[in-house]
Amino acid sequence: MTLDPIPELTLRRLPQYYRLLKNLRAAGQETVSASQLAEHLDIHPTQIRKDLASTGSQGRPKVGHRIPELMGSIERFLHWDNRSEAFLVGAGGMGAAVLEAAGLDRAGIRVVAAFDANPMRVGKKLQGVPVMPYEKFEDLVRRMHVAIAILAVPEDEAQEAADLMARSGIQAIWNLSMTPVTAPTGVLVQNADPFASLSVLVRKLAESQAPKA
Amino acid sequence: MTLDPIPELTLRRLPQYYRLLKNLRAAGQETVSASQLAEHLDIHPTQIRKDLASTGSQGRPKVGHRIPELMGSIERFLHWDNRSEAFLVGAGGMGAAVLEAAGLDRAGIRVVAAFDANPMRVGKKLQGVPVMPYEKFEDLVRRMHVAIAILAVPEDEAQEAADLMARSGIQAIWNLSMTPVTAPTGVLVQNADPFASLSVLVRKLAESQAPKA
DNA sequence: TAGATTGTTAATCGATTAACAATC
DNA sequence: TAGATTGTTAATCGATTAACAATC
Repeated sequence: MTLDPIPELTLRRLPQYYRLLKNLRAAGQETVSASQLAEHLDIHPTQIRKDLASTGSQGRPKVGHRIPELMGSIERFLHWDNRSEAFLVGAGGMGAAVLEAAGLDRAGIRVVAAFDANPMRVGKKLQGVPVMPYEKFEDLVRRMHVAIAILAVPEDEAQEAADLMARSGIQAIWNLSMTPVTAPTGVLVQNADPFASLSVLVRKLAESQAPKA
Repeated sequence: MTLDPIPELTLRRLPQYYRLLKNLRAAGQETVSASQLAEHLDIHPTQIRKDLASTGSQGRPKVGHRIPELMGSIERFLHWDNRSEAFLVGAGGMGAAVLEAAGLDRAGIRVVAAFDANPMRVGKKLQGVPVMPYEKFEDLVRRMHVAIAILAVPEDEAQEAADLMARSGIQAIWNLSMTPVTAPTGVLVQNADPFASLSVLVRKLAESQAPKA
């Protein structure tokens, strides 16, 4: 089975649908139409039909999609049902925030160990996850065949941490730090890059405040 | 003066150029060509020329752009020279991480106060910024004419915090929490939405691991 | 049946890339 | 001058939206 590459924008919209579906289900709703989703999310209904079609979910004319089945399709399509183990690098505030969030669990990611350069943090637990020293990282990656690492260190240590990850055999880096990092070919990197969205915001604010011609 | 709306993708690429320019400048380089930037960033040179042109920077044939001037153009274009004040809501780990990062200062954002629902945190300082109770938020927004708020609370409190911001007259919300929030028309919201990038990563990893046909 | 909603094919739109004349 | 690099116009590509036949 080969997986077709899917537009990244579709991959980013699907979790939005999922979150909304969860709310609708909680509100007791059983089915939903593309137009209904469209209204809530301000996305074109045809766009939503295409996105949903790519997950393999099938709706019924006049009824729409059954919410639980649709959620299942999205989970499978995004491989949220994969249940993979991950390491967290950086046991500070950012690391704690991501462990607290529901998204990790939903995406099927289980963080089994955290690592930190600061000896004060080593030996403690963060949200129930043991914190270990950097020295143990590579060995554990190889012994446990962990493919995913979450990068949550301060920005001046980010690239260094990414290098350690790549060197240790990590296959995919999710970079939550405030600055993008790079890794050698073969290692997937996804930079959350929060400051990119700040640039957009600052510019949009200026546009909205500029006196109109 | 009216500002043309600029493609969001351009706005997201410009900070990348800026970071690279900073490194090149630190390495003693004085000018740079679009092709050079392109090589480092794996972006098409013509794309870079267009992006740079939209900032108003002018390069010279055979030479390229002078790095300091180019950096200045990007700063002005992104309104990083605006020097605006902002409030931080959520004085936990996420809030601390963003205050530590260089990006805020670079974007001209100065966080003058933080707010937290937890009385344990109120009265302390976070990276030199005083932490106050939620009750003071609205009054201070109006008195100080603060337009930008940074949302850095745990995900289950995010929407509530966004509502408070909108109600208090905040014009632009930069949402760093792990879940997107919404706000009434007229209030700009930019969700960093880190989990969107996780979805992309998990899917790409699955694609790369799937046996080829 | 009538009509709402689906999924798909075609048209449009916007962003990226190619081609090229201008110029330092 | 020759050639590298610019900025811009035209071509391509991909994503979004419109149109519509199928169907519950």
